[in-house]
Amino acid sequence: MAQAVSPNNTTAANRRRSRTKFTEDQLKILINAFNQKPYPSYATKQRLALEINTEESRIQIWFQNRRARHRFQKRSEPEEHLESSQDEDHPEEKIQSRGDRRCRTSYTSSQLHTLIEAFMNNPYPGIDSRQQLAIEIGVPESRIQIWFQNRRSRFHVQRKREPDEALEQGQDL
DNA sequence: ACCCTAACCTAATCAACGA
DNA sequence: TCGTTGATTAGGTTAGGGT
Repeated sequence: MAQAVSPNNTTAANRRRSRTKFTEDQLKILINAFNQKPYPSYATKQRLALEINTEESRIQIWFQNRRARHRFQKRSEPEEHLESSQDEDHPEEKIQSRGDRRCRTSYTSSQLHTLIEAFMNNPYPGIDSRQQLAIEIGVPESRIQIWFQNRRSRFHVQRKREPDEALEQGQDL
C-alpha cells in the first residue's frame, strides 16, 4: 500500500531495474556458493560478482531471495534434522565472515544535500533516477538505494513518535 | 492463467564513526 | 560512551518472463 508511488504511470523515473537473467553457468556457480555458505562475506560476494560478470548488488539480492526461498521450503518440510546440517565450519571462519561486511560509506555534506533534496522530491526513485544520482554524487547506485531505504524507514519511525511535527523535519543535518 | 523468481519494500538490528 | 546512520537481515510484495 505504501510502496506504490503512482498507480497508473510508467514514468521513467519510477521504473524498476530490468530483470536480470542468469545463465545456467552463472546459476551453477551461485548455487554452489550458496550451498557452501548461505551468508557470504562481502569479499565473497565481490569475488562472485567478478567471476560471473555481474554487479555485486545482484549477488546480494540473489542470496537474499535464495535464503527466503529456502526458509519457506523448510516450513513445508518440518522434517529433517535442523541441528547439525551444513554448519561444519570452524568458529574462526564465522567470526571472520561476521565482521566482513562492506565498509561503511561516508557521505559529504554536499552529497547528503543532493540526496535529501532528491528524497523530498521523490522518496521512491526508480532505477533511472537512482543511477543519475549515483553519477551526480559519485557513489554506486546500490548505495543510493540503501540510503533511500534507510531514509524512508527512519522517516516512518519518526512519524510514529511525533505524528504532528514530523513532516517538517526534512532538513539536512 | 499460472509459476518462478528478480526486484523491491519495511522493520529490526548490527556496527562504524564522530562528538 | 552514545547518538546517528550505513549495512545486513527476515520476511513480505510487485512484476517480468517463461510455460
